[in-house]
Amino acid sequence: MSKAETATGVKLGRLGDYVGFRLRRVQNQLSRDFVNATANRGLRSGLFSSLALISANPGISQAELSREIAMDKSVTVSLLDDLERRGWAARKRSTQDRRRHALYITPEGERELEEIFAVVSTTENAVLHQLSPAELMLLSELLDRMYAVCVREE
Amino acid sequence: MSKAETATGVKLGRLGDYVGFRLRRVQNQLSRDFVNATANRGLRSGLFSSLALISANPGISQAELSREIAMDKSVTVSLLDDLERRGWAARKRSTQDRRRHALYITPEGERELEEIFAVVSTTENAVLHQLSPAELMLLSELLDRMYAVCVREE
DNA sequence: AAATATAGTTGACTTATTCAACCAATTTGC
DNA sequence: GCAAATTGGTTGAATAAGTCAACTATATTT
Repeated sequence: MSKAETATGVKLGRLGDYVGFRLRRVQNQLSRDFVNATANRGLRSGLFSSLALISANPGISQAELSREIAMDKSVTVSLLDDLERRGWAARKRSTQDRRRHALYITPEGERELEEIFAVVSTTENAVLHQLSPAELMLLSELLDRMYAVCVREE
Repeated sequence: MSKAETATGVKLGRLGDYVGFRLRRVQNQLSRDFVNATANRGLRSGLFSSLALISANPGISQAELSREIAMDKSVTVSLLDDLERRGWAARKRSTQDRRRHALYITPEGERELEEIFAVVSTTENAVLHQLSPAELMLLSELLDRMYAVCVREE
């Protein structure tokens, strides 16, 4: 059994037996770090990952994007409005299927993305340099295996 | 390099290089599972973990609880109002320090907590049985090491 | 005893999340 | 080929979450 007490002397009790709890703790902290590190840019939640996915999948549709990051499609609309306003991404009406918007990142968006990735790397490394490269790979693999089940079950 | 493409054919691109991203994915899914599985009880966010921590730390104060789950103390107030209304927890004015509320779980709360833990176990196991016991322990250990750094840095 | 700090509460404000309704374009089933 | 159903995108309303400053009461510090 792993340590059931925190730095402040508060006991975790049975909560400490759940991986989900540990996962959430770490993730919350990483996410707070991210928000702090990028506060000056005023990035709303989901904006960074949307931009990254558009960059990696030029021409992706809003529906696909929504599915991938599990956002309601209405959120995607306003996120895209935001990205277009900033000049970081653009919607182009698809010629094959005229319902769809094909999404593209702009050069400015690409530059911005580059900078944000650099910031994320820095904050992540602050936590991850605790782990050896082998452990890091293992961690990723375990998380992927867990995620694969989640998705399959839907 | 691990797989950079998802089930739907969407590429993760550089996003796939970040452990934080994988962590978030899995955590989001687990958290959705939890919400679905407990939807009938109408548990607001933070209520379950608060109750569990009160159970593990009888007499804990609201401030300590707030710190432990990184909630604003005003949120803790309304969470406690909720828990008292349900009859799952009670505030008692501390006699040593009359500013503090010492928090206690009630027998009903304990029963409810038991049930919720059972539900959580079920949903978590659906994902975790993918991992061997050894891998599970390793995962917990890695997460704890990551979390330890987060906390130390504050 | 005055100044400072901590515990809890309240209310205002901002941001996220969820949901239903709607239009336009496409696909499916006769 | 046409009606019905589905999908992609948009809008707006409703609810929930998260953040913050102000305030009371009690403790602690000096």
